[in-house]
Amino acid sequence: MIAKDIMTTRQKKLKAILEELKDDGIIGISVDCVIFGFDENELKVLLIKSDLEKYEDRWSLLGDLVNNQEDLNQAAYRILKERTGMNDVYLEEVKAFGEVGRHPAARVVTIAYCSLINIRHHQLKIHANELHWHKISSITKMAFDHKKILDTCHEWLQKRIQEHPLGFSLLPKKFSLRELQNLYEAILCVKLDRRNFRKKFFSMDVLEDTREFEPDVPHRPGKLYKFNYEKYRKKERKKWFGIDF
Amino acid sequence: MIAKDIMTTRQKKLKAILEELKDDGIIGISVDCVIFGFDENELKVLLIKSDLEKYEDRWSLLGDLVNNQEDLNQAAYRILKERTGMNDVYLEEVKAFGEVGRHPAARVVTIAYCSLINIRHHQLKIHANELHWHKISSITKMAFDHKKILDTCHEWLQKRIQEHPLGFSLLPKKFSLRELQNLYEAILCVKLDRRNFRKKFFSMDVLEDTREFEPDVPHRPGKLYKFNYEKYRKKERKKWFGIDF
DNA sequence: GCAAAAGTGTTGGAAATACACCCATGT
DNA sequence: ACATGGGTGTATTTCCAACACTTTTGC
Repeated sequence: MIAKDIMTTRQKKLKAILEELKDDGIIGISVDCVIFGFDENELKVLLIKSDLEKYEDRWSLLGDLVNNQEDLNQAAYRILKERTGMNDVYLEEVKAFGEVGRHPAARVVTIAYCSLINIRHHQLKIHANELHWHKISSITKMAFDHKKILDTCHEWLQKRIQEHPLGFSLLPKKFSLRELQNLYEAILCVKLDRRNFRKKFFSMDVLEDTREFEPDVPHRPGKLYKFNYEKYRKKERKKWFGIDF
Repeated sequence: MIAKDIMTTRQKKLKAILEELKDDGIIGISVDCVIFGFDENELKVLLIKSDLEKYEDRWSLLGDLVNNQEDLNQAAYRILKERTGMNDVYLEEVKAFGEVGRHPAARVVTIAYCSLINIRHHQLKIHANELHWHKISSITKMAFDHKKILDTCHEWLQKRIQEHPLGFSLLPKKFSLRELQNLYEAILCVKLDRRNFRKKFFSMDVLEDTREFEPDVPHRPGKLYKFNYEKYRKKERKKWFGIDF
């Protein structure tokens, strides 16, 4: 399998670079992508088996060293593209992780990025390293400090999704309100009142009725909506949220 | 002046390191501290003159390359200690800045930290590079991408101060409600209703009456309060803020 | 006694919450 | 006809915003 050979070459190269960094006492810089997806009413994350022997039985985030001639964002998009084949995704920096001992092979500071993609709209390009989706709820140990990074990104997402319309990136273009609510409930780990949830989104006025209905459901089909970005963009955002802690 | 000589040695060393990084095509990693203070009812930030000739007439944040054997946080605390002599300050990571061209001498990724200190409680230790406080409102151009970093940190602070009790780090231990309100107004660039502001903080139940009063004011003195961290810690925080965007 | 800021309550409106019934569809 | 989830309205409460007068102190 070609993909496998590519990865092996990569691995070797990576190992050589890390050794060089260590010998020279230089700090390496990498980007790790926490790629969230939503499927079967669960929040999921894309993971691979770690390259390092030390962590051979652990899962790891998708990361790579940053090239000298690419921005951090570009590195994040590159990693995402290489692994998922996707371009048009939501991606944002979350936090740097730079503890001295976080990488066993060398000193590596990593910038964690959070990305949201629609699982249905993409095909995993490379299945090397057993790339696949994992339920957030069932992940315990991971390689490096990746569990900490994942938890940080999940908390970031919980907060972020309430203040910005990111969630739609995880859904198909057309979705029912039930799907939207399931998404929020899964990410926030709470139960919400259906009527109040609907009221809230309708009053925010960012959804567009497609006049279509859910197909193939064994019950009354729900209306499908689209997120209307223009409406959202035009809204005057209230600047002052109110002190509360 | 000794301080000046120290800095000159430092500068030479820094320059040599940066050249080496550039020659080897290696990415350097630095920490830049945005150190906020509050004085004369204005939000201020601590700046120095840039080391680089290119930016000799511009102001710059306080930064340094990260040592191989120190965490990012440690680097930030070190910089802060070196410049202000302070240890017990609020300090938090805000964001990484890693565009390819952001540093003219080499590729350097920087992690921006935001720090809040009480101007009155510290003496600037080293006055090299014309270290001193600048009003936020009167800063226009800065060295590197430091204006962008400063703006990002200011926005971060505006948001953060409404959700967490950071603001007290900028005030003396004992403060009047007027001072507290001035602080919020200065940071948020808004005018607030005095009665509602008081009601809000009293209802949050995080202030402790010291039974002391402002001294030396040419009008009725206000009560002095302390921030009660224990009360704050014990409060049950509401997890669910409500979707709103 | 006057200037200056401290301190204090009420009210109306908006938003959040809690809650229960009928409806449309597939089987 | 029934099982399943879709869709809707109202009453209650809580929170926020707007607003003005009296009090205390220094001069």
